[in-house]
Amino acid sequence: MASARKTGTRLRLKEPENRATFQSALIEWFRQHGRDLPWRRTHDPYAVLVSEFMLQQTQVATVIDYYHRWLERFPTVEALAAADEADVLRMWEGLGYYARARNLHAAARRVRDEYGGRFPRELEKIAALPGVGRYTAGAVASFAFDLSAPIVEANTARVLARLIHLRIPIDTAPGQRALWAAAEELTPAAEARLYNSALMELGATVCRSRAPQCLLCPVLRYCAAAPHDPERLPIKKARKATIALTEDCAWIVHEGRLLLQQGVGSRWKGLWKLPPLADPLANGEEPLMQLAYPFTHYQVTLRVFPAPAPLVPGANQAWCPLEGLETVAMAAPHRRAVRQLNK
DNA sequence: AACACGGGGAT
DNA sequence: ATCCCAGTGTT
Repeated sequence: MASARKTGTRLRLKEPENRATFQSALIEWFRQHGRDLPWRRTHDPYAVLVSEFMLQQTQVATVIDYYHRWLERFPTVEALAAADEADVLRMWEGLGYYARARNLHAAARRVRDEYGGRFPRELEKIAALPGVGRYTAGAVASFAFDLSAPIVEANTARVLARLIHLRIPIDTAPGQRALWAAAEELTPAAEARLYNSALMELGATVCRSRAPQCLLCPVLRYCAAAPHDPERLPIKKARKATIALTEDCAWIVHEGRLLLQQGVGSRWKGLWKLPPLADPLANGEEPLMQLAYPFTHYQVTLRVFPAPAPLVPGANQAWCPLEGLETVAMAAPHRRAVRQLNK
């Protein structure tokens, strides 16, 4: 093994015997260098599911505190299934992508109602849970049950794209097909839990997006990108241009209560926010405050204007006592505005 | 295939 | 500013 590195021999992952040594080298490296993350201390499928939902498009450092608080509040799948959606959203507040919270809640109820509270151990049944796609299904199957299931997410996509020197964009159907095919070929029949953890960990700490640490890589001699410029991979489609827009909302306090409106569409559904102001007060009033927040490819300026109290709250609106504002789930930019104005 | 969906971290 | 992040569901 060491001689291969010294002599610079490139090993082709097309050969099954090389795949076996690749897997072993990766796992051995992980045993020595893998981080101690909270969700790696358990095989409880519910805890794994919680972590995987939270980690969708969300960085590890952001998730850790939420993960601990969540399991303290909803320690079991039964506890979550029995919870109210308002409490679920309140615990998720600030994490974003709130459909994840509603889907996790629905998944818990599905496990309770369809499987008698016993988590399904088949990949197909896991994948059928709401909010569980191909990645999350493979992650739960391998991390909780050590089933041999491939995974492709940000870290492993980058690692695989470099390993096979994939020169097409990974965020296209052909690119995804190639990555999943590679993941399937390389996932071992045994020890998939360790292997999948190791592949992700390699992408997170060594085979990084910027400044990959190829000199520290345990599988460098299998990497087809190594003779080229690994940092140029993976290729992605061009991004959309950022669009600036303005949102105006109302600050209406009456008898110690603030008027709030609940999101009903797809965005911030179930969360509370300041009521939107369609007409930015044609009288040319000054905003009480404004703040900026990014949203996908938009840069939004949120302006808050004082407004008179309505005789009755509109649809999906309610008065919230000023001292009770922290108990309701609120969209993050509105939370910022409310905290500042309530001081 | 394109889009919607949040929010924060890192450079 | 810009890119990125343990993605999924809808159109």
